[in-house]
Parts: sequence; C-alpha cells; structure tokens
Amino acid sequence: MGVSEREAWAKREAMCPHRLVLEHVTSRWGVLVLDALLDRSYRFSELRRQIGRVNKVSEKMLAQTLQTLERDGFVHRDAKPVIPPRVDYSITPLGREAAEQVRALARWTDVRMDDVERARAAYDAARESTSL
Amino acid sequence: MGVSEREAWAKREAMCPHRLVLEHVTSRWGVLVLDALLDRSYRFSELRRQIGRVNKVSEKMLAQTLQTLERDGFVHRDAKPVIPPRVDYSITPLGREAAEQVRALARWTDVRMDDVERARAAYDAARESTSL
DNA sequence: CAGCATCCTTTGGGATACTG
DNA sequence: CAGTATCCCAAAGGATGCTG
Repeated sequence: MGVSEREAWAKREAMCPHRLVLEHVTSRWGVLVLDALLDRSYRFSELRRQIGRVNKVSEKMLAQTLQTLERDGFVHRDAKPVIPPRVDYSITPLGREAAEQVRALARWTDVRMDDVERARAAYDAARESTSL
Repeated sequence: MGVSEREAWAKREAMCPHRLVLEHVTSRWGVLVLDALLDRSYRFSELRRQIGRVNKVSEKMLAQTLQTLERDGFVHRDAKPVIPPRVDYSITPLGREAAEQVRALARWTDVRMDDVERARAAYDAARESTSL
C-alpha cells in the first residue's frame, strides 16, 4: 500500500466515521466484491476473474479493496500456509448484512433503468432545444 | 462543466449503465443531497449550507451533483425567472425510492459502527504484533 | 443568488516489476 | 499463487473570478 498512502487514508478517518464505511461498501470495487462473496467464497485470482467478467479490476485495487473490507469486518481472509500460497476470502455475518442491502440497491437501479433513461432523454432534449 | 469533462463523462456511459446510476446515488455528495431533499425542498445556497453543516461541499461539486441527479430523474429543478434568481430543488417520486434505500444503508452503517470499530481494532492489533 | 469557466492540487487507479 | 512497491497518468474535487 505504501506509507504516504496509509497516512492520507488515516487522515480521512477523522471525519464522520460511518460515512467512510458507506464509501467502502459502495465503492467501485467494494460493490462487486461483496456481491460476489454473497454467493460463495473465492480465492484471490478466482475472485479477480469472476469480477473481471464484467469490469476489469487490477490486482492492486482488488487487494486494496479486500484489505479495507477485511479491516471493517465485512470480509474474512483465510491464508493457508502452503506452497504455492492459497488464500480464501469469504463474507462475514456483518458483511452479509451490508452486501444484501447493496445488492438490493443495485437491483433497484437495474429495475428502474428504463425510468432513468427516459428522464435522461427528456433532460437532453430540453437542453438541445434551448442551446440551438 | 467544461467540454472535455463532458466528453470523458459521456465515454463512461458506455459500460454497464446501471452501475453508473448506482455510483451517482452513492457518490460522496449524491448521498447527502438525496438525504437532505428527502425531508424537504431547498434552494441552492440553502442546500449548500445544510450539507455543509457536516461536510463542506464546493459550489462546483454541488451544482454538478444536482445536474447529474436531475438528469437521472431523481431531482426536480424549479428555476423561477426573477431577479435575483431563485432555484428550488426537490426530490421526485423516483428519487424518493432511491433516497430511502440510501438512507437505510447509511443508517445501517451508523448502527453497526461499533462492530466495525471493534473489527478494526482487532485487525490493527493483529498487524501490530506481527510487524514488531 | 445561482451558477459557469479556469486553474491547480489531490486522489484513484492502472502497468509493471519484484518477492515469499 | 498472492501479493507488495513504484511509477505514472487520468479523474475528482477545491479555489477563485466572472456573469445574468
């Protein structure tokens, strides 16, 4: 992660702590990790491939996301002392509560997508006519 | 907003459209705007002060957030043709559905904050002992 | 008052190379 | 395999100045 990164990140913890947790679970990769782990546990690379089927995630961001979620107590990390290394990630009971709400919100946006698209079309059309 | 900004933003619309909507409603300022408008409508500066009681938001970011949410059909903008200008922002029925879920998630993180703090303490303690 | 445009700093995040 | 460290670019976001 790097020392300067860790410092900057510690600084942000000062403000409104629960806002930060919200940002963790709704972050770009946090959403996808929680959603995947809601169904079953994954190994690191396996999880990366699973998520990558929709959105490519760099190894760095996946590691960072998993660490954040683990520290918050949403994800459990089980590193087996074998060669080659094997690490399994699973969701905790606390993480499950968060993941279910996030998934519900994600599903809602999917269901309401038509309404959103219509609203956008109306908005864009209105702007088009005034700017021309 | 600027032309280059608008282009970059249009580019991101290509991928997984509902993921983008999710990012809009869970964005740093989107959450706060929706939460505030859930209770009542606000004028621009009034909304800025209300949000600023917790987190300072720049005028630029507030305007940008409101535009995004308006375009998605979550927020209604009512600009009255008077001098000095007066613009009222309110939530739409669609926006209310989103806002309620976001607020529920925000409340959950608040309620579960103790568990998170404990998990963090345990995580940090474990790292402390191995690194020393 | 309610913005928009511009400049500038900070952060997010990808590519690459390296290690146990 | 499962990471860590480093470098670097792109995007987010704040400060300031200007306008109807």
